[in-house]
Amino acid sequence: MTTGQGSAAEMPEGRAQALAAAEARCLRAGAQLTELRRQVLALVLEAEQPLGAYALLDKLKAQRPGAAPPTVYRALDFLLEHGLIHKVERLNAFVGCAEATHDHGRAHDHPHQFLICGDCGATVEISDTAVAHALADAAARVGFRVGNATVEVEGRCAACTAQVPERA
Amino acid sequence: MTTGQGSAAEMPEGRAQALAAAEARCLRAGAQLTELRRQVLALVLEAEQPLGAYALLDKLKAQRPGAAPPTVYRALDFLLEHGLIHKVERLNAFVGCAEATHDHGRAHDHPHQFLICGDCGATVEISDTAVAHALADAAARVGFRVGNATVEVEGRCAACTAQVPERA
DNA sequence: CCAGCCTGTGTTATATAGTAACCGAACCAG
DNA sequence: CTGGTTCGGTTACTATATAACACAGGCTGG
Repeated sequence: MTTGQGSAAEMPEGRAQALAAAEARCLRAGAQLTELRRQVLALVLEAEQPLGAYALLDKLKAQRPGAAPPTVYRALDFLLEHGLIHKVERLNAFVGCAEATHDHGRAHDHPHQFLICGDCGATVEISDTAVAHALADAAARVGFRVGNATVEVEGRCAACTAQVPERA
Repeated sequence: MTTGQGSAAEMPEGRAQALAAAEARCLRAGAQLTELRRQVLALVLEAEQPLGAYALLDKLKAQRPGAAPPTVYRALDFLLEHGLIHKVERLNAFVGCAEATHDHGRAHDHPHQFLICGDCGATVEISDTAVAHALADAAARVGFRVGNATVEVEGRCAACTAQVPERA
């Protein structure tokens, strides 16, 4: 699943498309997708796996030798705010938002969940509304108003399940 | 909700009960709930809010002056493995498992979700099977076998919603 | 008995993740 | 050209987590 059945954002042409979509989205939002931010977004999109801030920093240094932690974190904050990337809390790492690839209006605040394969590390984003609804219902039952939800599942992806006969 | 309507695990007598239940569970599992581990568990249970590892370390030092980060982390790892506590990824903090309070057999691996109030910081654990099922279904749809799930919702708790008239 | 192993913990050092605070450049508005 | 605002550079620091080695105690098999 590393590249397999994943979301469209993982295809090579998908990256250019995603960058263009990000551009368009920022324009509409009146936000500035500056060179730095575009570089960081490109690095996140290039990676097939979630990337930590310091891994991004290392890569960024190739283009921007003076880069330091705040450089990356500020760009990441911007990209997160604008729904162009997500943070995977369990990995302290960042991935491109699968929805943002398409310029489908709202990419921002869409429900999303991550499936993280414990074997190969592949992380895929899904956007299941049933999960979101179940969660909202459960929260409402105790009077809790839902804001942002983090849903991350560790397990085994289809490819790894197929490869390893053991059904442990 | 800081102390308010929370789960049973927050009641004073609940802590002793939880410790006893933990003891029993470890006995059955053949695991050693040593003095150190019991101390750390007690500290987690005493707190009404999720506590970071270093906050726990500070408290632990009162009883165990030589304590260092590995001291706490090793105990936390044990407690996590045995389902006696959970980690709240969004807060990098730890809370007692609400299910573990009762000696109801499986406390381990039970579905759980956290509702985190952005206003007052109160964090409550719920155990909603509909959410777990929706998640398992969504994962199965892409051939993913679910292991451990992290579900954490930021939002506003009932008490804070009631206090503040603004419906923002 | 005691050698060897395993588990738990102490201890030191270091790795990784994230932020605070201050500065200056570029831009735009009055 | 002053004064705000946004962006990014720079330094220093805080917070979170782990690696690696040392040692003590309880086993177990010989």
